[in-house]
Parts: sequence; C-alpha cells; structure tokens
Amino acid sequence: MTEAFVRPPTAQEAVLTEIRRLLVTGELAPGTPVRQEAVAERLGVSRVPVREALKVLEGEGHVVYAAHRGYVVAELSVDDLTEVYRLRELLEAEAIRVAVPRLDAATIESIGAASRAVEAAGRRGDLAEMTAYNRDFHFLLFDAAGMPRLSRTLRQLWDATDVYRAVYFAGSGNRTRVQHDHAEMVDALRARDVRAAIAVQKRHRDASVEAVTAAITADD
Amino acid sequence: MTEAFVRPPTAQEAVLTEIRRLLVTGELAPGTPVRQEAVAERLGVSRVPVREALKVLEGEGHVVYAAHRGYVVAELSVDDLTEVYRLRELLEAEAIRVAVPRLDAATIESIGAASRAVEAAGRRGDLAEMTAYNRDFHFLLFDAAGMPRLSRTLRQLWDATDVYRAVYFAGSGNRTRVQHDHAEMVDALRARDVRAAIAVQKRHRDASVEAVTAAITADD
DNA sequence: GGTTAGCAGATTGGATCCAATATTCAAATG
DNA sequence: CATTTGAATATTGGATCCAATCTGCTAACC
Repeated sequence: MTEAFVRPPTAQEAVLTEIRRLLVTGELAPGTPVRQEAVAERLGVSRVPVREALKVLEGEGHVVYAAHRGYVVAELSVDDLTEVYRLRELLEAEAIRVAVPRLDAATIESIGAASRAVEAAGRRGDLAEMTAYNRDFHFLLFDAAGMPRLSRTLRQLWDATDVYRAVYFAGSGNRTRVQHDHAEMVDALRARDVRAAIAVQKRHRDASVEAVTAAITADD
Repeated sequence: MTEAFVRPPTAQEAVLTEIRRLLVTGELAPGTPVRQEAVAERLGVSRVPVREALKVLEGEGHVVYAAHRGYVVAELSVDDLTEVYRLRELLEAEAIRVAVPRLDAATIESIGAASRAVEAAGRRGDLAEMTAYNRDFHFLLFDAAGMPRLSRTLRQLWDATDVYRAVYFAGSGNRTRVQHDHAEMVDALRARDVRAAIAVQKRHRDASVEAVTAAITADD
C-alpha cells in the first residue's frame, strides 16, 4: 500500500493546520492581532473558512475574540502557566494510574519507538519533529488509559503551552535530560510500576515548567 | 442606574444561546442531525452565523462534525458519563482545596443566596431556573479558587452532561436531597473545613451520576 | 438475484458582495 | 491647550449565490 495522499477535505481544515503552524513557529506571536484578510490571502482562500478555523482556535484558547474587534493571539502569563501545569499534574497522574495496568507489550514498544524518534530528531536538530515525537511519546501512554475525554482535556492543556515548548528543546542540556527521563519512563512501564511512572512524569514536567517560565519572564 | 439593555452584539452569539437552549430543553435531542438551513430560518438569519456557532459547540463537544456531512447532536454513553464524573471528582477537589481558605464572608453569603434561589425555583417547579442557580451555587465556589483555566475546564465538563441535568431535578426526592446537600456545604464553607466540603461535593455528585445513568440507560 | 454504475435531490463548503461596527485623525469648540 | 465631535478608513459580521460532496434511488450488468 502506497503512502495515502491526503488532501484536506475542507479549506477550514487546511487553514486550521496552517494557523497552528504559524502559532508554534512564532510567526504569529502572542499579542498580535490576526487579520482575517491577510491569512485568507496568504492561503489563497476567502475569509469564510478562516473565520471558522479561528472559532475553533478560540475554543482551544489559542486566540481571544472580541466582537467587531477580531482575534488576537493569546498571551500566557506565568500564573496561567502554573495553572496549566498543576492541572496537568492532576490529570496525567490519573491517566498513568489507569493506563499502566492496561498496557500491552505492543504499546510499550510503540512508546519506546517514539522515544528513539525524539532522539533521532534531536541529533538532526529538528525542533519541530522533536516536539511532535515527544507528544507522541506521552500521549501513546495517556491514550492507553482508554479515557477519551481525559485525553482531550490533556491535549488542550498541552496545546496551551505549545508555543513555548520549542524553547525547552532548544537547550542541549534539556535534550539529554529528556532522553534520560524517557528511558526511565519506559523502564517503569515495563515493570508496570505506577508510582515510579508518576514520579518520572512529575520530574519531567517540573523541569519543563522551570525552563518555560524562564523563557516567558525573559522577554518582558 | 437603569437596567442595561443588552442586544447581542453579533448574530452568532444569539444563535449560540438559542441552540444551547434547544439542547438543554431537549428540542434538539442527542443523535439528531442539525440542519443549518432549518436553524437559520427559525432564527431569521443566514447560515453563516449558524455555522460559526456550531463550530463553537463542536469545540465544546455538544455536537460532532463530519466534513460535508454536517453536525449531529452528541450522544453521551454511560462510559462518557463515568469519565466526566471522574474528571470532575479530581478537578472539583482541587478547586475546593484552593478556594476554601481564600473565601471571604461576602462570597459565602452569595453562595448561600444561590442555594435559596435554587430552593425558591424548586418550589415554583421551574427546572430551567433550578439548574441555572444550581450552577451558580457550585461555580461561585469553584471560581473562588482564582484558577480561570480550572473553572473553564469544569464548565466544559458540566456542559457535557447539562442535557441530562434537568432529569435529576425533576424528581422531588432529589430536590430535597439537593437542598440538604447545599446546606451542608454552606456549613462546611463557614467552618472553612476543606475535607468536609470535598466530602459533601462527592456525595452530591455520586447521587447525581446515579440518577443520570438511570435516565440514560432507560431510553435505550 | 446481487452488485455496481450513474443520475437526481439534498446538504454542506466557499466566494463575493454589502452592512455594521470600530478606529484613527483632523478640525472645531470650550 | 485639552477635549470632543465628526468624517474617512479599516476591519469585521452577515447575506446571497455558486460549487463540491454526499445520499438515495433506479437501472444496467454479471
């Protein structure tokens, strides 16, 4: 079977992925207004699909909306960040508690593969791929809990800080730390050790919140 | 100062509140497709604001969307329900832990007032107002935690089961139980007793999940 | 007879045009 | 000189029209 060619079935979807890309790469920086006309022209579509895509992003909290004034890229305060990570702590612990006893060998293998993919991308210095595979690594585990709404909520929380995630991977010191944490996590999963897995995830997250906080407070 | 006259600044907003009303009253029942043209005609607007409102509702999980096939009112399985209540348990406990020590007398008074409003609406037999004031009662407390993202996530979870909430209030036995629980909660808040408040909330929620589960499984 | 091709009808997706609102800036007024 | 009023411009919100896609049915074919 050849690689399926996926044309987005709708323009809104194409617009959505493109705006997301602009957000994570920082081309649309927090605080800047989003001109519908500009986005539409750039992507060669009309303003209608742009507006629908922006409504989705509004729901996810990536942009804030005011009637007749339009959309602005959301800014994340340190308080917001602290809150996001606290909620992640509560919900990721739950996901791990439920998922670990249910894990099969194949899933653990997939998680290990994602870890190696993060490493490979890191050696190539490809930050975008690193963050993508890192996300795979964690959500393969979370999704294994079989709680779709929990997964969805966690994705929203991860999305909220995605803008700043690349910052974390930029430091090579952080990169080796990530590798180490991921390896520990896979060991804990193989041993079906819930407590250890939660502890690793917490350390992992704490290191990240520290780096991102530094990044946010830096450019004020 | 006279009562401010609030005209919805945009049609999408008006459409949004109207569709929400149709959802909670059950006029748009779970599983039924949402015809854009029908909604638009009913509200005297074009399909454009309807589509944008539906995108918001999609983000909130009230409708599910498939490209070129349109929107369908979301159905809630028992598994979904169990998950929603489990997540509420985790997050409401956090909200109460943070909020209770921060509560001032005025907020506690407002919560008490909301409780009396629920009771009054109950005596009138007005289910819609009961659910509204009940929501006020709980979110006055949750919001007091000063964690906007937590409040938002909790609102999403409450929204997801809103369709079935009226069922719970319909039974007069449940109504007196709610009054009793609310009174106990106010006592716990006055005493600044976090453990008691969390325990009351849990009992309150468990009773609700039982009633709603019964309602869901009934009509299958 | 069961399966598939193809043709209406219905419904959604997108583009264009017009209306409503907000913003900016200059001029008039105290 | 500060304030405010008003017009011009930019931007968003909504309506209408056309295109693309899906659905259900009929008929041809194996």
